[in-house]
Amino acid sequence: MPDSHLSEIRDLHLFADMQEAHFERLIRASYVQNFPPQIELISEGDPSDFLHILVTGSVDLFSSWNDRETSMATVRPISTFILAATVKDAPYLMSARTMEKSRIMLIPSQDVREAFSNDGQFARAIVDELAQCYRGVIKNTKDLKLRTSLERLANYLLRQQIRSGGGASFTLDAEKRRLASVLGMTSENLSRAFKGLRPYGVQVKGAEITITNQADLEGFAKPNPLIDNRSP
Amino acid sequence: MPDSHLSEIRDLHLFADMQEAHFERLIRASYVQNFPPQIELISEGDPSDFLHILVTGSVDLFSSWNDRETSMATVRPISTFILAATVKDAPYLMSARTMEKSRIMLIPSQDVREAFSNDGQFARAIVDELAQCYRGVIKNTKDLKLRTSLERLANYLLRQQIRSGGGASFTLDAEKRRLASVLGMTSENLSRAFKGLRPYGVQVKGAEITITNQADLEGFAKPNPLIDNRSP
DNA sequence: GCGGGCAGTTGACATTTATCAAGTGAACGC
DNA sequence: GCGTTCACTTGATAAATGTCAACTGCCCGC
Repeated sequence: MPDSHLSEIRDLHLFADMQEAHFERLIRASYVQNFPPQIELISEGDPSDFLHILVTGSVDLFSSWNDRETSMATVRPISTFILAATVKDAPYLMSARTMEKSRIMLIPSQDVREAFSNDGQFARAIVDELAQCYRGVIKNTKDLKLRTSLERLANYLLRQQIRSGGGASFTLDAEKRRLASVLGMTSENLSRAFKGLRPYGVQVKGAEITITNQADLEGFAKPNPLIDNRSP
Repeated sequence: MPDSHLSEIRDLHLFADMQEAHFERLIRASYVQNFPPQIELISEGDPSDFLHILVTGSVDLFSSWNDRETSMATVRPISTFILAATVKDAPYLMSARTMEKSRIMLIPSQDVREAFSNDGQFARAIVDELAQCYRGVIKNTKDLKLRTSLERLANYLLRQQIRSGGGASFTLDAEKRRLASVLGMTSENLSRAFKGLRPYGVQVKGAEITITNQADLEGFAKPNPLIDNRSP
């Protein structure tokens, strides 16, 4: 499994403290594959045969019910996804599709479960990762239940601004219709929401956002670390 | 810490496989307390000093933002809550209040973290519990984003029916205004939603629900294991 | 350069949901 | 028993959000 990204994977929080022997064993059992854009990697309900690690590209996690579909999250390199299904040996709750050409490492779930039975450091790291994910979803639920779509968009923009370095101008990293789905609204509504934020100093030109009045926008958005701090 | 419920706590999935010595140490460091109804046990944003275990009674987990409040979940005996904050040593994302007189065991978070560094079985159990919780929240998010309030209520009733043994009649175990908040709507809307389900064979008399036409209700609700199976 | 094709936008309208205000009904205390 | 309280309900109305259809602008291939 020769791969220039191997050391970066090793450095992932999940594997960083794992014993070398265990890590090598996992890697040996795994394989890496390149996928074209718009390929459905996994479908919700399928058994979770592999832990996935996105090495390059991007992946959309989404769910469907009754002919409706919603984007649950975006995975960006380098990180794992569907860890919870893997450790519980339970069916996927979400489907995943590549958004662009993507390189993905697949580790058989069975091997992951074995490794974490034998390696306390690895188990500890999984706990950390799962707790992290859990708290992320809780924050998302609070966002959905406590805020209107306009407020969700405003706070999303502020988060994206920070992720992009904090400057007044930045670029949306998702198609607007995906963004709409992630934020729990229709694309039409997102268009209107962007216009609705104009009075608070938000300028939109394609995927380019410029915040001309930071204070106004923050005053409206009222960002809160217990909802909007998406990393810690 | 003499307590008649100790063996039940020991039997919790979380502690079942833990080494006796470690368990005893946790118990010795912990204490049990009785709380009256409507007491706020923890406030979101506070440091997570204790892992809580609800022994008897019931607890509401809720969150607030900008003068709005929403019920996130109900804790029922015997189970732990705010495990994720404890293992991450991060601030609580939700507040908790007793709904009735409740007996709660408090284990210092520091001791939990130590125990799970030293006890592989315990770490394994925490992974399981966190993965479980994570999947629960994901299901809840799907419910919120993919369904209308009427559909959420219909599926909630079907779940509650199963929890109550599967008979045509059963009792709601929460105040209707809490139920409304859990389902992400106002109480007024919940009242109307109950009326909206009458054509599908749902009769409501106070907290007593009777499903007179199971097939019709299920046809409308379209329950899905990937959203509605709240235990596995 | 022309002509799709497609993401995004806009407008008109329908539906869903929330808000406000008033009412009902059962539980409870004096 | 009577009045108070409180959860819940109901109705009128407003606000938020979704739907449908048409339109715009831009990329891209021929």
